[in-house]
Amino acid sequence: MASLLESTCCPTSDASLDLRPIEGGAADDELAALAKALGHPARVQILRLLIRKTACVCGEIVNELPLAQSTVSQHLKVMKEAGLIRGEIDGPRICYCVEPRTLRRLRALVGGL
Amino acid sequence: MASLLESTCCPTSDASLDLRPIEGGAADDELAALAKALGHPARVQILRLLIRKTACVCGEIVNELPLAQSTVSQHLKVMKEAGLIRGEIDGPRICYCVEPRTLRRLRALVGGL
DNA sequence: TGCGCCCATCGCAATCCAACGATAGCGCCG
DNA sequence: CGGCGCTATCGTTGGATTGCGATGGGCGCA
Repeated sequence: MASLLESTCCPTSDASLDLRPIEGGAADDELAALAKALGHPARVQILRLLIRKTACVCGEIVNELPLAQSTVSQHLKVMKEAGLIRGEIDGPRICYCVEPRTLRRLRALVGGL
Repeated sequence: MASLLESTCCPTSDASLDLRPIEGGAADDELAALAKALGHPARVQILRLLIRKTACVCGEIVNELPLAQSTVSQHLKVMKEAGLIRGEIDGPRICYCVEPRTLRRLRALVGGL
């Protein structure tokens, strides 16, 4: 049963507002970091894959992309460090999912340009 | 008089719609390229500077940033190649300005995530 | 308990990026 | 016509990225 998965991972997105500023030095650095994390076609593809699947995927990404497993893992690490995605251990496999808050933040920062 | 400047550079933004797709392989590459061009704090700062000034600036950017002139020129080149900004020669100095179409495109791509 | 699967990490090589100083081209002003 | 200010470009250096195979740890299942 997959009901256990949803309980531990990919929690329902909290719609809390983000009060951080849209511009200024800190916002510049934040936007640059997020943009750099997106600045690779494979990472954009991975992010879209995670969004489309809604539910969490794991090594399935390796099958979808023409990249080695270690390379995919590296890209996932970059995006996780940027806060774009989240990865939680779920038994034998790892559950990756999008972090909606960061995605909203990115939209706000880009929209504020 | 500055009226001559506005005539040759920074034309009034054309509000033509962009019919290109928001997702797919080509869109992924496009978003990755635009994000990479933004993936540096100095470039975000420069872009904001150009947006705030509305009118075009040139070497004034060098005075605003703690970077050498050649470095700023390099960043401008990266953003110009990505289509984010435009640079036209205007007598002794060079007139840089934002490319509104690309900015809208970026917002659409990020918003479509 | 031991095997097998899934994934992260290490180590390495190739490539790319960022930053700088130095140099060269190009208008303008005197 | 000769200098001067403004930019782009070149060449270089150090550091970061990207990609891969190989290795190792952790968890479930037999």
